[in-house]
Amino acid sequence: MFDDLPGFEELPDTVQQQLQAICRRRFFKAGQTIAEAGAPSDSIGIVRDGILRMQKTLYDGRQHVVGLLVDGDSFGRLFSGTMHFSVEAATDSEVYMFPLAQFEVILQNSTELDRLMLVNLVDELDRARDWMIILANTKIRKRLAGFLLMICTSFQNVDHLIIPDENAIKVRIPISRPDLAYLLGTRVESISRGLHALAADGLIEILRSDLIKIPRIDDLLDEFGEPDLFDPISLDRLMKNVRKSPD
Amino acid sequence: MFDDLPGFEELPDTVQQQLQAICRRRFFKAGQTIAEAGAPSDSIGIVRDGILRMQKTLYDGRQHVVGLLVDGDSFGRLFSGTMHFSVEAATDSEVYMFPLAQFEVILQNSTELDRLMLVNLVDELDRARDWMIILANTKIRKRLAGFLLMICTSFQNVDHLIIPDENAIKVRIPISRPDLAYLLGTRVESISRGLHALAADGLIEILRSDLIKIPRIDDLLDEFGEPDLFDPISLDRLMKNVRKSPD
DNA sequence: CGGTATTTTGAGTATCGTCAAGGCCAGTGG
DNA sequence: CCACTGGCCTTGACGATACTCAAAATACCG
Repeated sequence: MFDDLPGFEELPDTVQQQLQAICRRRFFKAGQTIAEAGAPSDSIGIVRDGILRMQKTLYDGRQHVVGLLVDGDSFGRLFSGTMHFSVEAATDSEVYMFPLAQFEVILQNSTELDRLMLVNLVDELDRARDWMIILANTKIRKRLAGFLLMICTSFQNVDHLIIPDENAIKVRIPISRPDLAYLLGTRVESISRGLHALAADGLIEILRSDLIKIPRIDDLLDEFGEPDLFDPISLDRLMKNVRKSPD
Repeated sequence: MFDDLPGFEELPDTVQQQLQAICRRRFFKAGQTIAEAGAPSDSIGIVRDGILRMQKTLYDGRQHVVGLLVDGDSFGRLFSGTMHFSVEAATDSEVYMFPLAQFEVILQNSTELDRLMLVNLVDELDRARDWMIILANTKIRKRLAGFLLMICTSFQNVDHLIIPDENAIKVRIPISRPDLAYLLGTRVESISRGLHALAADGLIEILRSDLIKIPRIDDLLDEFGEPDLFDPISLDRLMKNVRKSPD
C-alpha cells in the first residue's frame, strides 16, 4: 500500500489501511508552495516523489533554504504549533498529505507509526546538524565539497540526483544558484568561482551548471577534510553501485 | 516528581513513577563527556540543570559545537543507531539518564510521553534550522547578533543566562571563545573584533568577555535583519520581565 | 532571430583568516 | 604579598578570500 515510502511498508496492514483512508495524494509543480511559514500546521505531509525545499522567506523577499526533503521525509508539526518554515516543491513532486487531527489519532494507536516518526525525526535532526557543520566552514570550496558529499550520501536514493558514470559519479544540483548560495551562506558569484576552482584542481567537472561529475569521491572527501561527517556505509554503497553499472 | 522538567510535570503519575524507577540522576562537571559520537546510544538523557554542548570532534582534534542543550532538552537515539554527536557538559550540569531499552518500553506504553518526545524533537529540529539561517549570514556581526538573539529567545528560561538590568538585558555567553568561534563558523579573533564592532556602534556593551549587555534589543534585531526568525512572543515576554524588575 | 534570465568573468574594495605579539586574569608557589 | 606561569582574550599587521557592482557570455524561449 505504502510500499513506496521507506519505513512505511513495514507498518502493520491495519495501520496502513487507516492511513490510506485519510491519505490525500497530491501533486505539486516545481515552485508551488505546499505549506506556509507562520500558518498553523493542519496536515502532515510525506514526500513520495520529487524534492521539496524547506525555507524561510527573508525580510527582503528572498528565500532562504534550510533543507531539502526527499522520499519518505515528512513535514508538519505534530500536536502543536505553527510552521516555522515554508515548504515548496523544488521539482515536480508527489506528496501524501494526511489531515493532522486524524493522523494524530492513528499515531496514538500505533506504536509502530509513532516509532517510525520518532526515528525519522531523530535522523533529520542529525542531518540538520550535519548541515551546520558544513555551513560553519570558512571557505566556500569546503562548503561546496560538503554540499556535494551530502547529496552523495543523504540523498543517494533520490531519483535522478545521482547518476553513475564509469567509475565516476554525476550529481545533479536540485536547486537554483540563488537558492544554493543562500543555503551555503554566500552569493551566486562565489558559488560559480568556487565550483570552477574545484574544477580547475580536477576535483570535479562541470558538465552543466546543474550537473557535476565527481571523478574520485575520495579527493572531494580530502578537500572537505572531515571524512567522519559522511556515512562511510553510504559512500561504500555508492561506489559499489558505480562499479556495478559502468555506464 | 519531575516538576523541574518542562513538559514532564504534566505526564500521568504512573508514567512519572515508571520513569522515576529507572531514572539515574547524574552530575557532570564542566568539560566532562556525557556521550561519545560513534558509540551506540544506550541511554536517553534529559537535562535538568546546566548547559550541555552537542559537538563533533573534528579531524584535527578540535571540537565543533552544533548546538546547546538546556533544561528539558533530551539527547540519545531512540530505537536505533549510534550517536552522531558527542555530548559534553558546558557548565556543571545535572542530567536525568534513562537506560534506553527500559525507556523505550515506557514510551511504547504511554502516548503522553511519546507525544512529549515528539514535540520536543520537532521543536529542536526547528531550532537547528534556525541555527542554519544564523550561520548562513556572510557577515560575522550578523551571526553574532543572531547568536545573542537566539540566547534571548530560545534559551530565555535557562538559569543565569539572561539577567534583566534596568530596561536592558545582560546575556551570559555559556561557551568559550573557541567553541563560539566554531559554532559561528569563524575564528576567535573575528569573534572578538565582531563583538567590539557591535559595541562601538552602541548595539551591545561588553561587560566581561562572557557577559554582554543589550541596551535596546530592537537595535540588535535591526542589525540581524530578520525579525521573523525570533519568536516575537518570547521577545515580548523578555521585555516585560525586564521592565518588571528594574534592577 | 531577438529578448530575457541565468551564469560567468572582471575589477575594486571590504571583510576575514593568519600569524605574532601583547594584555588580562587566576592559580601556584615562593 | 608578590613574582611567575599558563590560559584565554584582544590587538595589530598583512595577505587571502569573498562580497559588491558592472559587464560580458551563455543558455533559454518564444
